[in-house]
Amino acid sequence: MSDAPSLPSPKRQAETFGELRAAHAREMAEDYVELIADLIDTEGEARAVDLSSRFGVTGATVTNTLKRLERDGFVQTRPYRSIFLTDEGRTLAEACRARHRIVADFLRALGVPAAVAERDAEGIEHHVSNETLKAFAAFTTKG
Amino acid sequence: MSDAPSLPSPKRQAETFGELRAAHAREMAEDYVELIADLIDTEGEARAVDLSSRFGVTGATVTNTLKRLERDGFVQTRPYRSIFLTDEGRTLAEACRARHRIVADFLRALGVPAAVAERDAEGIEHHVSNETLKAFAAFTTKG
DNA sequence: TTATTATTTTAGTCAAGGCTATATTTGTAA
DNA sequence: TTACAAATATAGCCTTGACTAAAATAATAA
Repeated sequence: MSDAPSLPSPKRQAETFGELRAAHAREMAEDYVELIADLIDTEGEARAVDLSSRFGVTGATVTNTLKRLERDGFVQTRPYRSIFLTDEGRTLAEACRARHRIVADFLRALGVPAAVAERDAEGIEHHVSNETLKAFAAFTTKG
Repeated sequence: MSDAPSLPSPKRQAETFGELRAAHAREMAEDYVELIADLIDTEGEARAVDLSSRFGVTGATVTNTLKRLERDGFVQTRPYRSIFLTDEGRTLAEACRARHRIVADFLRALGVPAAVAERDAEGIEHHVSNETLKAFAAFTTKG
């Protein structure tokens, strides 16, 4: 037990944690555009009230977040109207959905119950490199 | 292409995102106690300057974070002295290390290069349910 | 058309987690 | 022992992402 695991170099470790912080900073945008795209496809439009109920936050929080997403070029909003994705937002949403599907399918293929797979995928998808994503996809198809 | 994926219920989705926010709130504590435990084991003690260089943040940020961790009962500090884990902190660190090892070993077993596995594990470990963790461990051992 | 209800926005608050600049303290070398 | 360098702490600032309460707008029912 606990015999001195040799640590990565400070530099490499700092890069890892820096990338981790960057991933966190992207998460909100990714979750929002993904859900907005889903709502547009299933409901015909994305309303703030639906984002609010599905994220489990207040309407005020949604308004604030959308303001940041609009500032960053992912969505287009008009007061009291429904929400639209910009081209950039749509592109990001598609990439996120593809990644989400790969992660969730992989977890199910591994034997994780579907409901749990969906839940875990929501957290894992933002932290999976392209290499790992490729390994996930390969496992799912080739069994 | 984009034929209306049926969404989870708002209630279930809100639970998922709520749990995700809770996981984020735990991450900082988990990363800190894990690294503090590693430093104590490899260097004999954990100094703020090492946390600073390995997390890639300033000393001031480390001081602030340690204040929160002390408030929450994970570490014990004294001005200008090195950092100690409480029993609670040590317990959390052990659990995190075990989980980290399972995730990283699993990714390598899947064929992900070791360096990438380590990096991805750092992000993924905070978002893996017990069910998924069990599936990871089973795959690694049974191949 | 008007009144009511639902939705969205605004205003103001708070904690987390980052920063810089500036003390302060500790440890070490002269 | 004293001066200097390294480490730590403090003070003050910023953004993000959450909240409540209240105002404004839109949609609907009477």
